[in-house]
Amino acid sequence: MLAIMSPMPSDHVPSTSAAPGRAASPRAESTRLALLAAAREEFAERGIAGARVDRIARRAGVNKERIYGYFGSKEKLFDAVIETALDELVEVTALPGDDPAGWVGRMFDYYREHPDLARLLLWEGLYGRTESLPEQRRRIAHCQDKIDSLAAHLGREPSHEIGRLLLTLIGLALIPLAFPQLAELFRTPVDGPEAAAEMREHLTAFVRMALANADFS
Amino acid sequence: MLAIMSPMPSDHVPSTSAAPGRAASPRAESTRLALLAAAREEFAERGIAGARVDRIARRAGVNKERIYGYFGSKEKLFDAVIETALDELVEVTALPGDDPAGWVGRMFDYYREHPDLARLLLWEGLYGRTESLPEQRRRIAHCQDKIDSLAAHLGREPSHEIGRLLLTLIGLALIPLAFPQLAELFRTPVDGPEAAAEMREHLTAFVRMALANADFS
DNA sequence: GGGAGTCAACCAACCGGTTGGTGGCCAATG
DNA sequence: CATTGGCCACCAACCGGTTGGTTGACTCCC
Repeated sequence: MLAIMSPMPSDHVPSTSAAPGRAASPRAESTRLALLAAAREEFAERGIAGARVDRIARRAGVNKERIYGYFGSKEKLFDAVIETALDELVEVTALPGDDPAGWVGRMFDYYREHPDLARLLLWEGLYGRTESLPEQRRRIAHCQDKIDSLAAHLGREPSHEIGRLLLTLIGLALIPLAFPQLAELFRTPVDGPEAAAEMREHLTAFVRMALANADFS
Repeated sequence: MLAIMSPMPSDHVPSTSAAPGRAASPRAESTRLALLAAAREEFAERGIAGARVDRIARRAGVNKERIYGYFGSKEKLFDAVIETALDELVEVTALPGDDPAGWVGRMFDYYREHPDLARLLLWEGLYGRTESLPEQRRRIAHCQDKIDSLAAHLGREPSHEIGRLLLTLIGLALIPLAFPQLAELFRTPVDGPEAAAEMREHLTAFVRMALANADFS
């Protein structure tokens, strides 16, 4: 009747700052945040498989071991980064309100100024998570507000169709960042402020026209 | 800056089948193609950093050493895969012709049936190539035909604006594959045939409306 | 014979993860 | 107040396994 000799049943609690037990010391919290920021840069640049834990630690000016002390593993660190990124996404994605086209333009600007966010989204989409993140229900509920806002502006009830429309709108703002090769194929300049301004104008005009006589089932 | 001290100054010529020297034997060509196909699967699933050369060789039923004999390195093998993918892309992307909305729907279907292609595009976009691939000019010229076709349908001259529009249209068809997490956030089902049909209908309707009174500068 | 491919072994570098130990902070103790 | 002692963040060094890449001897078959 040998009990299983697992030395520690993996109670790696302190994955988030909301650790229930003892309040984290300010010093500890600051290094945890430095690690998170450095990991975000590294993961945004190289993805999970391409990221190197040593590099993350060096970037943060922190010992590599702290990563495992705070997060447990490279993948859990990635998940923590993704969670902060998703929170930032749903927070920064204001309500479409009465101007969906302008909203797409603003989202486009934001992604241009913060490519990290878009790249993290792309990496994570390719990575193919199996089970959903904690707090995902809260994020989904938060996004429901945006669906409601868009539906109200269009004078319709919230529905899957409105959700699809919102997905399309956000996707539009992300296209230039996600497919630079396609832009090259179609000789569409993407770098530089004036190229961005033209692309932004194109996207907003496109959305404005699509929603001009919005009658979709 | 992992400059590996390669003893050979990398004159690995036979990267493509169009090796100038001697004609490749049919047997050699078949294993080269098997390697290419296996590499495509592996790279589409895991990206460059996540792919393993041993796995590629095993998948192809070929010895690992052959990869270096034919392609020289993992990265060059990836480039070869990307080149075939880009060729497939520009070939399969028929002219928009007189029905851009239906064309987007067909592209959407194609990407659904061949997720490999879309995933390879995403990986490569994130990878961030510095210099462009060989034969890229030919591909760009080929895409110019599509721009011309779309311009003709709209009764306009080919321009950067038409190129941007084409980029937007192709991007639209790729959104559901590129951003599954956003779809989850907006509760937009993506899997299953009927969900795909609805998404397809949404996209085509969106494009139809956007192009209904197409007057963009 | 000779090109094509296989197989097994090998290598240096590297990667994620672990460990023993150090030093500073702080509360209890005298 | 000074001493003690434990706790905690931190670090340098280390570990076992893996990775991309190479080599050379052997087989197969046109």
